Amino acid sequence: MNHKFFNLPQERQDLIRNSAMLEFGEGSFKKTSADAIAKRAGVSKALLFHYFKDKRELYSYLFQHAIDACMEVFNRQVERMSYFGETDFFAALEQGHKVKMDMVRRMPGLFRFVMRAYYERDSVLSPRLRKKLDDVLAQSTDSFLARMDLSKFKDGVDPRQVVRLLTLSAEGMLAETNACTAEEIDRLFREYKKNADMLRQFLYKEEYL
Amino acid sequence: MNHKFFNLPQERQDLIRNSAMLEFGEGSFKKTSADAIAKRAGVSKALLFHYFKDKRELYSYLFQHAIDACMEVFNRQVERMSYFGETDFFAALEQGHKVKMDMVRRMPGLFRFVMRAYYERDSVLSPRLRKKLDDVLAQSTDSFLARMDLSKFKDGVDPRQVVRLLTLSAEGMLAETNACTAEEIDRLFREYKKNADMLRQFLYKEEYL
DNA sequence: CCGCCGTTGACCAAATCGGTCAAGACCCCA
DNA sequence: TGGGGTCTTGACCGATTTGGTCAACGGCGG
Repeated sequence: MNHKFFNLPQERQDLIRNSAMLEFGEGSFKKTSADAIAKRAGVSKALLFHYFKDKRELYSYLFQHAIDACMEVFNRQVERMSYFGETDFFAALEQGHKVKMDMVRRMPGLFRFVMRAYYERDSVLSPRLRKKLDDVLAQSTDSFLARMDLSKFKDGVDPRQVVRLLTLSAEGMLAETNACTAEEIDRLFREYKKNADMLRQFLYKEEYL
Repeated sequence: MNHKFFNLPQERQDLIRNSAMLEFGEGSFKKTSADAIAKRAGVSKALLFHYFKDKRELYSYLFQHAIDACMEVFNRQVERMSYFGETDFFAALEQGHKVKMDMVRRMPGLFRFVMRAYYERDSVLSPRLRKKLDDVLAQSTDSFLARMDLSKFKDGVDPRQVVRLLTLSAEGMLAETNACTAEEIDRLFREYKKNADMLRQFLYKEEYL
């Protein structure tokens, strides 16, 4: 790819990346046209092919960038949690989810794009990139749980399952919305918090409420 | 549409409908080609246009049929629950979810197709059909809750929220899988049941465990 | 032998595809 | 004023795909 792309003002890079991710997120690699991406971004198709030699190259770059962005946000979050010494499961989870929503706000197409890219049938992604994502996902839950004080849960509760349930519900919410306006995201976050609060109320021992 | 379509053997109708729904479920109306549908079904494109005058007509018919299928399954389920007099929230919900999974098995593309169709930006669907789906969804939860014995829940539990949380998790599971093999569906169902069991264990009063 | 019915491959004009290219618009430095 | 460099574009290319048509095929009951 043409490295002059990084000389563009940050907002313009974001504009192009977000448009591309949103467009790629709506359909398969083949069905997504460079024209549509350019139109959504409000630039000419020629400009895209000026910075990226291929549709493929643009695609790989986006995936790479998406994972890096996730990783960076994730690491920053871990750092912050270590700094404040937060050990409460639900408090930390809420913090994490808030960060995730901020990411959705800044890069509305990211998650759908990553998911679609991961399950793309034509192998347009190198196995190396695929593995990179696998590693990120596998580590995150484990390292999260390791830092939490799980003794607050009633006997018989599987904290990993709680994480999974809340994550699933978040994915479900994300799946059933299409517009990613600020209010929409706030609504999602409120619903998520309501669910988390319910679980907290009934899964924590009484002395921790 | 050409009504001779209904003279076809049921399996052939299913084959065509399922192929079309799967294909339409993968992308927008515009991006989905009649050719791809025909190829997936293993029939000629000419045959499709023999039974349906348009891509649009095929689309509308599919949506209509999908809603009707949901309604019929739903009504049958209500009937059966009335017959057996089931009033336990989680038992009924599990039954309902099992039925839903059976439907996924028989019509793998249905839910994704309906969701995509509902949020399709180009208004290819008549508002009448849209409204029909809204009515189905609104009624189902209400009439379900009305029949259940909600006194088994601990004080402070909102049963509607429990339904919503479990529905969301199911949607999330459905969103993160792409293959709809029998084993895959079983796996989904097992995970759903595990979550439901957890909620039951901690949201029901002790005397009902 | 006919006529009917489900089915098809070949075909069409039109649109869309990924990608190229020469040139415009704007800047700073001389 | 005149370059030279950078960002950006409209017009254009051949190739592919699009939705949709049509004449004809095979099989089957009468």
